[in-house]
Amino acid sequence: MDYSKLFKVFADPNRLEIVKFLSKGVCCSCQFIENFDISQPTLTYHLKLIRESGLADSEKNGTWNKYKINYDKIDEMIEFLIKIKNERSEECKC
Amino acid sequence: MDYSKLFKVFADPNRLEIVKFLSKGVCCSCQFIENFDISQPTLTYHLKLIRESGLADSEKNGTWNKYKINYDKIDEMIEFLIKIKNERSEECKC
DNA sequence: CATGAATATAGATAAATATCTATATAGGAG
DNA sequence: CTCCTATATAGATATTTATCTATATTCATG
Repeated sequence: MDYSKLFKVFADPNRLEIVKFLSKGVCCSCQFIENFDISQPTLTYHLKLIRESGLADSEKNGTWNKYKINYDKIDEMIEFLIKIKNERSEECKC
Repeated sequence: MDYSKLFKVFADPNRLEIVKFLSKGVCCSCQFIENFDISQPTLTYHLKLIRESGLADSEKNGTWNKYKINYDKIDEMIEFLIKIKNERSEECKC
């Protein structure tokens, strides 16, 4: 599996903040627009990217979208990083 | 602190593999060149980026460079992700 | 069904990124 | 000091990314 796509979500400052907000229970666009200096289409773009990475799911509720972080994906990232640590080997193989 | 820069290191498939190799004890360029389909300058570019992010340090040993992952940075990333999990709130604040 | 609000899409664009080839630099061995 | 090897830099370029404005779609409600 290509983890780079998952990490890419966190590689943009705005997107990283969006994820943080999502986690704190912010789930509709209006609040993002209030807090960020980005336009609505840009927000939609980032939210789409986050959704497509699998890091969040969305659920339509009338005209509104409710976003929910998929915490399993965060766990996958943590496990990936721990795996790197576990494979640690100090000796140079050259 | 802007974690996006740290996560950006893992946002490129080649770089992510380079980090994995580094952790397994590979520390010189020759081995990367063998295993990846990238040129030497491209490798240098990625290694520089990894260094500048703080995720690895390098030490010159004659003509050779020895790279070493800075595991504290990996821990910082793990802690950041755990913090996101801890701030989890299911209720929508709209 | 007309209107308004929320979200999505299209199209354009500037900036960033990853990559290459060619060349330079640095340092060890003869 | 010259040559070779490992790295680094310069310069070019194609691709990707983040962003915008303008427009379309969707859906609840009067």
